[in-house]
Amino acid sequence: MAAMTDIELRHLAALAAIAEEGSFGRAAARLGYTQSTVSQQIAALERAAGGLVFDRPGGPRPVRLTPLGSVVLEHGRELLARAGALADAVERYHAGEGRIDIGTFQSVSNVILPSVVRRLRDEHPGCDIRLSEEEPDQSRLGDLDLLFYDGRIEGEVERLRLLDDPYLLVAAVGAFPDGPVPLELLDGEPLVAWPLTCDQPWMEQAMARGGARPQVVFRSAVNETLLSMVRAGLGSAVLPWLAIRGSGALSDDRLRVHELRPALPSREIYLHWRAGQTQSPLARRAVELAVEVAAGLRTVT
Amino acid sequence: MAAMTDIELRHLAALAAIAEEGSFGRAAARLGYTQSTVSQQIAALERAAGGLVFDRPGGPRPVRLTPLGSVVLEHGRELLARAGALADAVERYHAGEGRIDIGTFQSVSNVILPSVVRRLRDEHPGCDIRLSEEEPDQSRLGDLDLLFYDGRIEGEVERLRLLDDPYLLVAAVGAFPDGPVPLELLDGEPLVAWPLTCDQPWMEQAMARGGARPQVVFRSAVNETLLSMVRAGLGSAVLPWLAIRGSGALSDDRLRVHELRPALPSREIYLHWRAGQTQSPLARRAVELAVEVAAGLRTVT
DNA sequence: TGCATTTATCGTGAAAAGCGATGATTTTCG
DNA sequence: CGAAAATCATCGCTTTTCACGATAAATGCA
Repeated sequence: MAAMTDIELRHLAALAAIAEEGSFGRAAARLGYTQSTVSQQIAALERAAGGLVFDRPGGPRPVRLTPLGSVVLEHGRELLARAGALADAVERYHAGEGRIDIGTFQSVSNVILPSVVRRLRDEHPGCDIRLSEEEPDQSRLGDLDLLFYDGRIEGEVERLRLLDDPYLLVAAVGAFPDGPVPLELLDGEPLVAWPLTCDQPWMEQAMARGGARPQVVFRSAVNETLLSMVRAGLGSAVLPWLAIRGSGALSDDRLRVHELRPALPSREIYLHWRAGQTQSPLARRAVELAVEVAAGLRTVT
Repeated sequence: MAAMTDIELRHLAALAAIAEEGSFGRAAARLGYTQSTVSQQIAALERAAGGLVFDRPGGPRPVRLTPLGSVVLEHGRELLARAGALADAVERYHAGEGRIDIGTFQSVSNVILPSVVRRLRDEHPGCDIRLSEEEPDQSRLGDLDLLFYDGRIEGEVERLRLLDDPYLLVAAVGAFPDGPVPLELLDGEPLVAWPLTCDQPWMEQAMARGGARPQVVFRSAVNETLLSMVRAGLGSAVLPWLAIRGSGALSDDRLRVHELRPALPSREIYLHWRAGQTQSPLARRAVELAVEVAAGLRTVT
């Protein structure tokens, strides 16, 4: 008797075709084999199954499944259906369907990803896009296919610099004269800011190096909360342009956005993926779209 | 790209083993192949799938599934499970499990089949026995594996004579003197009898040929009903011994069972199956058991 | 830079697949 | 009852595939 791995799908296909056609010869024609080949395929199947799967009455009468043949065919149809599903799934995969896991963070979620996701779903209606804002400071890809991060992930990764995201000052209207604001004007001023994650410590050090040691009076990761505080006069905010754009501050009459002189070093937005990891067509397309969307944003700046 | 029938279960097994072991070589050892063989199996799978299924980092690092490999493996595990189920089912089939469809009729259902079913279920707890008393006059096997019938089915069938079932007279106690009853004594007597199906017309003709033309005052297929009428004095009944035994008439003080002189030709109980149809082990065993049970009944007579 | 570990590749022999032709068996029809 | 038709099995043959062993190539580690 045979182990399960000795079963050949081709033989099961022959079994099913013969059962439907009632004849080895007609089944062979349907499958593109000769009659003798199909006969040998069934012989092999019967060797594996340990008994006859068809009663052959001889002459023009149709062959009939034996009880053993019915058992084999019942499961065989399942197998063939699964094999067909596999082939379909592979085909869909190459057509760009399938699943993609993307790690992201707030600014990218708000400004870049909506366009990427929309275009990806337009191109591939069946695709399964999963986003995750978890553990943005873990500097780990985990099982993600792609990871947006405002900095460089260490480890065996490849990365692509999508965008240089300059830091700008958001202040209540009238707090500063319109136009660029000298950096040193912020020294000692009250500031609301992000918690000390991601690029934030680096930015604050850069301010200090530029002679501006503002007083951070409130920290929150929620941009809307920070801007409410700015509007309320608690202080100003130094935020990346992407975050400002994503929070709707640009169209708020009570707020003004100023460039800083000299400009702080921009926050850099990178797209990471595991080095040496073959990307799915869907992931490759997502990278392309992210680059396009980021380029589009750059020209708007 | 390959059609679904070009997928080889062996390749999927290799895929799964490698995914679990993290290494071609260890998977090969587990599967009983050499490393080079497994390498070629995966190469063939990748040819069929149209892309790499593993990223091979080289050196001592484990290989990792590509997105395509994940798609293939996900379905591949299903396929392997189904293939295993097929192998199990075939094994169970040979061990005598599985399904059996048996056609029967009242007397056999009452007297022979209970013992056969009980012993079959004792020997094969997982077996699926289906009985059917439908269309007893259709003289067709349909999809039945075995058919009990009190007569010979015509067509392409094989048959086995299980039992000669003699006709006996059942009368109210005192209606006839104890012991054999001369057949001609029944001429003109009131009789309750079965409808004119199965062997019944044949039996009544035999009575007529023996000089007994009784008056049939009631027909019913239900033995209990007939015997109630006998007890009520409506008339006597000429029934096969098997039916009498199955109806409990032998232990009823108000009834007497008499032989007839000369005896009517016995009803013959046959077990039929389709000619040339390979029988399942379960069906073969059922035939053996039916023969044994019938032989046991014969000695009791 | 070597060494160990891993996969890929090459050559070889054995096995299997598939084909065409032929044979055996059964039904059908005159 | 015999010839014809239809069907599956079998044989010989060629091509392809499978599995192996040995070796090459690539990578990480000390």
